[in-house]
Order: sequence, then C-alpha cells, then structure tokens
Amino acid sequence: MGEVREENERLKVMLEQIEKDYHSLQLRFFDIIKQETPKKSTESSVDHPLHDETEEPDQLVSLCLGRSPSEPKKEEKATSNPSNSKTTDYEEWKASLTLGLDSKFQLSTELVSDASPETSLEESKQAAETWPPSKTLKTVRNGDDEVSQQTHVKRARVSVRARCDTPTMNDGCQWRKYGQKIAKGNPCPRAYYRCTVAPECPVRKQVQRCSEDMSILITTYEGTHNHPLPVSATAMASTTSAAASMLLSGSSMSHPGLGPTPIATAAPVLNGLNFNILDNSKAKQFYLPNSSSPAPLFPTVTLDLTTSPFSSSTLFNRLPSSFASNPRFPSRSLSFSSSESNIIPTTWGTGYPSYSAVPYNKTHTGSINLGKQSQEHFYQSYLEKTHQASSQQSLTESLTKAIATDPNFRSAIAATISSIVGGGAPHDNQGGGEPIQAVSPDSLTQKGKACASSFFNRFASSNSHTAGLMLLQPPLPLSISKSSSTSTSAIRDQMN
DNA sequence: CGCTTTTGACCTGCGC
DNA sequence: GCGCAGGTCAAAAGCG
Repeated sequence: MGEVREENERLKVMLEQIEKDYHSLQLRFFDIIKQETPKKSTESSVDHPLHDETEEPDQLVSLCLGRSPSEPKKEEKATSNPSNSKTTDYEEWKASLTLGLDSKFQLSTELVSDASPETSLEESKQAAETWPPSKTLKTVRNGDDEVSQQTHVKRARVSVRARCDTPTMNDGCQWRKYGQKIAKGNPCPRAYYRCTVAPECPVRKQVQRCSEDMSILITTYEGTHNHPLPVSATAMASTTSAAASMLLSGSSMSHPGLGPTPIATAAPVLNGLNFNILDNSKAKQFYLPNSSSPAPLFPTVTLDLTTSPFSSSTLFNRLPSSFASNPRFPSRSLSFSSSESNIIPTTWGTGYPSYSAVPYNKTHTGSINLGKQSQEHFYQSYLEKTHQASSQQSLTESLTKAIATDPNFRSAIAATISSIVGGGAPHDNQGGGEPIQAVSPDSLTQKGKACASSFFNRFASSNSHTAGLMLLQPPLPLSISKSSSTSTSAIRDQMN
C-alpha cells in the first residue's frame, strides 16, 4: 500500500507536469495555426479544400480509441479550465485505456458505419456472436442479400508484419491454436488461432512466416473482442481494431487525397521509423500473408514493422510482385520500421526517452522526412543507446510493449490512419524545420515507450491534422516542450 | 485430469 | 460440375 501511495503521488506530480506541458503545447499549436493561416488559406483552397479543419481546432476530427467521437469537445472544454480538469482528464484517460475494446468506433470493424451508438452496440454483439463468416453469411442471406454482402465486405482484417523469433507474437491475449495449413505459395504452414479469453470471443488470428524472409512473422487479426482484455492486450487489439475501422470507413468513402492518384503514399520517416501507407485499391500492392493467394475476401490493412526507414520509397518494390491488385477491397499498409531490426527495439528497451531535438521536414507530396542531418543525429543517438542497452528486445516485442504501454502510441497510429483516410497525406509545411523536444516521463514499467512517444509527438507536431488529434486527447504521460532542458531535467527529477 | 496442439477430414467459396 | 484452396472441426496425442 505504501508503494502504491508513493507511486500515486509520483503519478500526480507527473500528471501536473504533463498538464502544464499539454497546455503550453496547445498554446503553441494555436500560435502555429495562426501563423500558418495566411499561407494555408491560399494553398488549401486550391489543393486541399477539405483540410480547412486544420485551421479550426474545434472541427478537428478526433480518433479516440475507446471513446465516442463527442468526447473530445468535453476534453477541450476541460482543458480550458486546467485546475478543474485534472481528475476528469485522468479518469478519461484511464477510461480510454480500459474501454479501448468496447469502443463504439471500433464496432465499424464488423458493421455498416452509420448505425447509432446504441444500435451499433447491439449489432456488434450480433456480429460477434455470428462469427464464422460462412455461418454469418448463411444467416443473413436468409434475410437480405444486400445486407449480407455488406456484412461480408465490411469484415476487415489487420495484418501485422514484424520480425519475431518466437512462433507467435505475444500480443497480450490468450490464443488457442485450432488449425494449421500449408497455404499455396508459402512453404511455411499457416496457423489458425482463436481468442480464448472469453469462450465466445469471435476474434481469430492467422500466423504465418513470410516465405521470403523467415524472420518476418505475419499475424493477421480478424474480428472484434466481445470481452474486456488485459491491459497488455488492449494495445494491439485496439490498434488493429482502429486500423480496421479506419480501413473500412475509408473504403466506403472517397478521399480527395487518395482518389485521383494511382497510389497515394505517405512515407514519413520519423525517428527512424517508416510510416508507409499504401492504397492498394488502385495499385498492385495488395499485401497479404500469402503472397501468391488470390485477391482476399476481406479488406486488409497491414502494419509493417519490418522495413528500412531509409528505403521507404523502395518498400513497394520489396513487396512480392505477385501481390495482385484487388478491385473489390482497398488495402492499406502502415510501416513502422527500423533499418536494423534490433537497433530501435534496443533503444526503446532502454526505457528512456530520446531527448535529441530533431528537426523535420514535411514535403508537399505527403511524405514527412527527417533531414539527413537529423536522421544521422537520430541514429547516432540510437547507436549510442544501443551500446548502453543491456536487453536485446526484438522489434516486435518493443513495438508491442510500446503499443501496450502507451495509449498515445495507439492514438497516434489511429490518428495517422485517420489523417490518411480522412483527407489524404499531409500537405502543408507547417512547423517544418523547427526543433521540437519530446520528453517522456518514464514510468516504472514502460520500457519502449519513450521513443514511440517522442516519435509520435514529433509526428503530431509535424502534422496539423494529427496534432489536433493529439491535442484533443486528455493529457498523456508525455509532453512536448520547446524549452527542453528545463522540462527534461524537471521530469528526470520526478522520475528519480 | 484438463488443457493445448496436431493433423487428417470435411465444408465452403470460387474459378474454369 | 469439378477441382482447388482456404478455413474449420474434432479425435488423437502431447504436456504439465
């Protein structure tokens, strides 16, 4: 109890600091918005008329995992009165962690989008209870063909590619293997798992090694959990769920950013991570565990945790050429990658934030790239930390931990997907070149959190759309502060 | 003994 | 209609 009280006190202090930084960041953000307004009014009106929301924080689209879309306003209201919002925000933050899998938003994974929250909840149960796709189809076909088709079409999959030595990725959930098959075109067998946390949970996953690189494990998740999950499992689940939701909502609407071009690619390289988004609806980059399989029945979004940050532009070339285009379902791929699979994880594993100030540039083509100098700086920092690191974590473990421990990481992933789905790649040059200091107060068990946080903080700062998303989140255990040295040391003190 | 994994059989959808 | 491939089932085997 004593330890808990102590930790509670520490967290309170931390929270206060976070709130301060949060508000200063918000002020800074508004300043930037003001400065950028004249520029953007000309640019956006011509190229991206739908991005006007970046000028009006009130209208920012918020992807809040586990919360209803209306909540951001509440949060914003709360932030206007910092002294009173402490408890509220903290509770909301906690709620966002625990409610992640019950999110109304997530339900779109399985369902047609425009259902009211109440009905969507019910429908999600139905969808969950009628898991097996074939049975679902059968059942629904008795009623309405159109509905059945939609139900079928709307079942999204989220595929995660990651380097992993273990037979399966530890995502915090309990799985039971129920089958194994040799799939055509891949000598490695594909294993089928179902979630055993709850007896009737519809979630399944397929695990298969990549035939071209055996060190890469491809895990495909399907379905939505119908039960609460352990905290360690909410991360992957909500992230994949959000990705699937994004994909589905994206597949059912037209995007100014994605539509007219053969392929819309955003390839930000931040903190040595690739963040590639592919739109396969128009290009031959459909991304499947089984490279030679025909077009899949389900829309798939792939989170790629394997590729090199310096060759993001060649990511597509490295994809198996047999990925067929799929006219029926769009598929998107996100890449969180390392140049060497162990460098970043090792660094993340140190548990300390990256304090290096990294300027960034954002191109008008939707790519966000660190300057060469910054990349060198960053990787130098990585290498230094690599030497210091005692633990050798795999990329998968690190990312999983980062996702598991950092709600902001999840939000950022979702936000990024949202920014792509909602309006294409970022287009303005806001905030470019200005060093942003990202500081993440360490918590007791948050290995791997720091880099992820700073990574996404920088990303958030570089993308007004996403930045807005981040700002609308309740205060999170990280902060962005321009006056780096003071806040860094302050938080270090708090950590100690 | 209970749970998990293995593995061949079976079911279903799809293309020809 | 047939064959193929993906996915699932369920009995047997394995394991702690």
